[in-house]
Parts: sequence; structure tokens; C-alpha cells
Amino acid sequence: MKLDPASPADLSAQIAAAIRDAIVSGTLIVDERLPSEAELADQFAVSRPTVREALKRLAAQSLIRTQRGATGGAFVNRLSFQEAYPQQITTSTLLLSMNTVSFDTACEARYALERACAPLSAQRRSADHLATMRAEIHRQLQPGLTDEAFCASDVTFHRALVDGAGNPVLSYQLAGAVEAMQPLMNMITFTARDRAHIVALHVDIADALEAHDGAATADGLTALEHETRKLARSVFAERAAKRKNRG
Amino acid sequence: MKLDPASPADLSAQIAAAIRDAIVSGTLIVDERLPSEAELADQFAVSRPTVREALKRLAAQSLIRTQRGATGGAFVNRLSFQEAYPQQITTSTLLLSMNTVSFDTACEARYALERACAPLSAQRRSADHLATMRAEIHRQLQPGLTDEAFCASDVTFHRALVDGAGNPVLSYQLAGAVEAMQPLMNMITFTARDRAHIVALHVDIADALEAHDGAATADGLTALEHETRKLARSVFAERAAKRKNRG
DNA sequence: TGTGCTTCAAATGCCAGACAATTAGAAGGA
DNA sequence: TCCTTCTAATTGTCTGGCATTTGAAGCACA
Repeated sequence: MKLDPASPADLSAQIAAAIRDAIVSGTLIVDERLPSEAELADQFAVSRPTVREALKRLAAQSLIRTQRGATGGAFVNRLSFQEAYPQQITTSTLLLSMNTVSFDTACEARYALERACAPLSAQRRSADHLATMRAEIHRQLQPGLTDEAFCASDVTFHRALVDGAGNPVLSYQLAGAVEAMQPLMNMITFTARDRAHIVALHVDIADALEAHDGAATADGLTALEHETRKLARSVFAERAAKRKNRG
Repeated sequence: MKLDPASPADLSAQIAAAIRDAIVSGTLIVDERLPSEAELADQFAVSRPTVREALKRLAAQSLIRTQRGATGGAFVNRLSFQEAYPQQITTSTLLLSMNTVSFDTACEARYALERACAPLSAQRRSADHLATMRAEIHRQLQPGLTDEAFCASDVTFHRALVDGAGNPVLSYQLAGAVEAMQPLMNMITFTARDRAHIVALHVDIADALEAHDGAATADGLTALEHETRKLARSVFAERAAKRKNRG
């Protein structure tokens, strides 16, 4: 592992990249202990703070974990879906909120991905997943519910649908798409009438899943997508009109 | 922003979390300059190296960028899809390689997600996307091609399909699923006969996209999924038999 | 021999201070 | 007006050190 002194990148970034490559390529295997900070500093011919900055970079990506004490050190972390979820969600959320992705684009992607889970979920969903969805539908019908709570319940409903597919890779990929939409959805105010429409579609979807009917589930999601996009259009149009009146 | 002295987490992790929250919640907006390292050290009542470790953590997630010089400092980064791709791919790759996810599970997820793009890509794919796919098909037919190069070409082919949907959110999510499969695919040796099968299916898919036929595209992907899984089964079965003979 | 306590050493976590490198802007001169 | 030079601010890096944690070895004692 060597560094390029001519590189414009920070030393700590170069060191982090070198170690990351070693992990990804399999040179360093899971639970293997890295050399101590002092040893790494020697190997790369830099100071210990620089090595530490590199290790913190890797820790931020959950590639390593550190342990204090006599037998401590930095260890290659077995990256779990559990750990990867929050990062995936944070990144997806920021991508949507900072990149002027239109609501329509985000919505289209989310429902396209979710439809991909529909047949699998219809086939494999457990009673538990179905119960979660029914419970969330029930919650969504409560009158005093805030818009934020309604959206949060919506997310739980859809995640149960996705998890029903029983494929951790799908769940991981979809977590970002579904959760990242939440801040965008929170910008919408739902009338009682809107909520009734959405809940009715949720019931259709839950019924389809209960009947193990993948096609009907996908149809329900498509209907929900149309409803959501129509709702967003009207809300945004109304706001634009208000702005015009004020200005 | 305050720190919890009783927390088991490192100070730098706590500081990073505090700043990350501020970014995600919108308290810090894009391109806004953070206080200098010295000021942050004062605010959090820690030393500058500790602040620096926190900032490196955020930099590793592309949440901030740093600039040296008189008007330099750390700035909230506008997270671009461009920057997010490599991280998404690294994480997905490690999740697949370290988590004993079966080949079938990964394959199922990948093709389910890709099928979700099929109708959109059939509708919107540009001539450029189609040309890329045809070119990769041509490359895949060359006799001297190594298995690794064949897989790499396969990835390019499928990414063109996904990008054809013209939805950056889909492209981002799918990049992980498609690229992360590559190391798994590289474990397979393709006979000339296998390659011919796969290329024929690629041709079917390209034809369907050229005809703007979303359903046929999805069917082609399903056929390809079956072919891939069948191939993997036979390869793994053969290896298991060899191991048994040896042992 | 076995058990529990003490001590030790290695490693990370954190800090203070300093210097180098970089860069924008201010100051000054042609 | 334009170019050069200086200056100040900021990040990048290093040195050295102390605090804290923690497993393991050593030791006393039953």
C-alpha cells in the first residue's frame, strides 16, 4: 500500500482509499484486525492523527469498527443490512431534497420499485406483514392524526409490503426509495377526502396481498401512484396560484 | 448543538451526528459554510483534532467538502447522484459479498428491480442507449473475451437499459443492485454455449426496447433471470461435486 | 490445584501547540 | 488600470503527551 505524493487528495483520504480497496477486494477479510494506529502511521510514513482521520472516514461508512483496550484496534466490520439502512436513507433523502428532483420523478421511481416487489410479496408475505398493514390502515383512519403522522404511517405500511417479499436486498434498496419520499410527502396537506381515497387504495392493496394476488397488488400500487401524483399536482398548483396572488 | 458526556460514542462521532442532523433537517443549507475548525472546537469544547475527525466522517459521506486558504473552510455539499454512485456500489457490493446472501436472492432482487425499469425504458430510451446496448452485444460475441470482460460488458448493457428509463432516482438505486452482482457473476465460468444463450436474450431485450415494447422487455429480463439462475445452479453443483470427489 | 485479586501493557481517545501549504483579498507601485 | 507583493485566515500535518479502557499475565491464598 503506497501513497501518491503528487495527488491533490488529502493523505487521510488516500490512506482510507487504500484500506477500503483492500477490504472490497478481499485482501482484508471480515473481523480481521488492522495494524494499530502507530503501525499504520509507520507503514504509510505519516503521523498518527492522519491515520486516525483515515480510520474515521472508514468508520463513517461502517467499513471498520474500533475497540479500545489491550486487544483492541480496528477491525474489518461485517457490514449488516441493519447498519446500512440509515446511511442509505440519509443519502437518499438528501439526494431528493437537494437535487431539484421533481416530485413526479421521485414518485415514479418509488412506485416502479415497489411494484417490482408486489408479485414476490403477494407470494410470500407472512401474516405478520399483513397484520402490520391492517394496523396502519386503522391508524390512518383516526380523525385527529396529523399530516406528518399520516405520512409516517404510510411509510410503515409500504415498508411492510416491501419486507413481505422476504428479500433483504430488495428491502435494503427500497428502504431508501420509500423513506426518502417522506419529507416530500410531508409538504402535502391531506384533506379528509384525500385520506379516504388513499386509505381505500391501501385496503385494496392489503386485500390483494391477502389473496396472494400479485397482479392486483401491482394494480393497486399503480392506482395509488396516480392518486398521489394527482394530489401533489393540485397542491402545488394551488400554492403557485397563492404565490401569484400575493406577488 | 450539545454533546452527551455519558454517551459511549466517541466525541467525534457525536459531533458528526450533530452536524449531520443539522444538514438533514435543513438547519444548514447547501453551500453554507460551517464555522472554522477552531470555532467548532470552541463551540463543542473539544480540541481541533477531534473536530477534524468529525469533519472527516462527514466528508466520507460526501456531506461536506473542504477548501483550504483564506476563504476556505467546510461547506455543506450538494450531494449529487454522481458522487453517491460509488458509495452506493461499494456498500451494496460489500453487503452481498459479506452477508451470505445467496446468489438466488441477489439475482431475484436485481431482476425484479430491473423489470421495474423495463416499461419506462421501453418508452423513453434514446437512440444512444440502444446503440450502447447493441455495441455491448457485439463485444460479448467476440471469441477471445475473458469471463471478467464478459461480465463487465453485461453490467454496461444493463446499466444502459436502466438509464434508458431517464429517471435518475431509478438509475441511482439500480446502480447498486446491478454492479454489486458483478463479483458474484465473476465466480461463474461461461462456456461458449452459455454466452450464446445470454447474448440471444440480450438481443431479444434490445429488440423489444427498439420496438418500445415494455412487456416484451420485461419478459426478456425474466427469461434472462431464469437462464442466469439455471447457469449458476449448474456451476455451483459442479463445484460441490468436485469438492466431494477431492475430499 | 483452582480461584480471585492486582498489576501491567497495549491500544484507542483526546488534547495542546506548532509549523507548512494554500488561497483570497488588501495594499502598493508601475 | 493592471500587476506584484504582502498579509491574514484556514486547512493539512506533525510532535509529544496524557487519560482511559481492557485483556492477560502474575501472584497470593484457600
